[in-house]
Amino acid sequence: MNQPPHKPTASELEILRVLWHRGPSTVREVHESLSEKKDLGYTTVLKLLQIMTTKGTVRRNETQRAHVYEACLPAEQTKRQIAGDMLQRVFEGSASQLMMHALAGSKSSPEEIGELRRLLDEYERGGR
Amino acid sequence: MNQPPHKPTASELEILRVLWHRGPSTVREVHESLSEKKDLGYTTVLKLLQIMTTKGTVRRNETQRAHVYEACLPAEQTKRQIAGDMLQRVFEGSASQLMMHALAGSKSSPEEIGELRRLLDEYERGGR
DNA sequence: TTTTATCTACGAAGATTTTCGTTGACACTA
DNA sequence: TAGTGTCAACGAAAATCTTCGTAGATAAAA
Repeated sequence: MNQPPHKPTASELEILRVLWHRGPSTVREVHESLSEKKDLGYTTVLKLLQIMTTKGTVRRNETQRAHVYEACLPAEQTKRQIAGDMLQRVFEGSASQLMMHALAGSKSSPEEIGELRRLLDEYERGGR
Repeated sequence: MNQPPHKPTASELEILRVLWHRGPSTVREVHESLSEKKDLGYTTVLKLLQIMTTKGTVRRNETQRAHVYEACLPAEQTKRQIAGDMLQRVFEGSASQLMMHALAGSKSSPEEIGELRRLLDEYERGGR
């Protein structure tokens, strides 16, 4: 019953980001963390987490009264899935196209560029 | 009244891709093009195009009985917008992170890698 | 032990997306 | 001109997403 990982919605992604940052957290913790940026009701976050639980996006530990939620998949994997999905849907699988547009759409520091170059070396060397 | 470019939904993107490929097209043409991949009713495509018209995503020429639709924005701009949006929402603005995950999520040919490297050179040289 | 605070569960309203069926206008054809 | 296709408009059902309010259970405080 290992259903394919759901692509998180916009709100779900915001919650996932908090969980990735903080690690396992209660609804209250997630809510407080999100509140810094956005104005959301407590029960909204709760409901979201409940939905994500049924979807299998997160799991929870119910031994405490305040359940503790955590993401089922590591950030890396979900991010890869999202990036790969967009690569196909928008750029017909062309990584260079994606990169070109990403670079155009945001200023990248020389360090960023250096890092990217290093990545390419590694990718080429490592084969894969 | 130049409203900010809407982020196209999944279906809207599929239609945009057809328009970008074919150039200005009638509903029938878009529908036939999409039918190769997906099973969609004619009126579904029509409705989508009508909605996109009200959103300002596409415009249409009504001089013919069969209206001719075309994307308002060039593919480049919309793609850049989508890529930039995801860059922020998922990767906190780090292009190298995005690239890393995109590469990991899809096999890229050596040509692709070479192209990417060339892009980096260009980006660095051209400043921008 | 009453009161107060904190939590989950439930349901549901409102918005947005996705998908068509139906209708009436128009045009081509036999 | 009667019949057959093609087209846009309209409305609307179904699905999904987003957001809370309320109720009831449980724990903490007074």
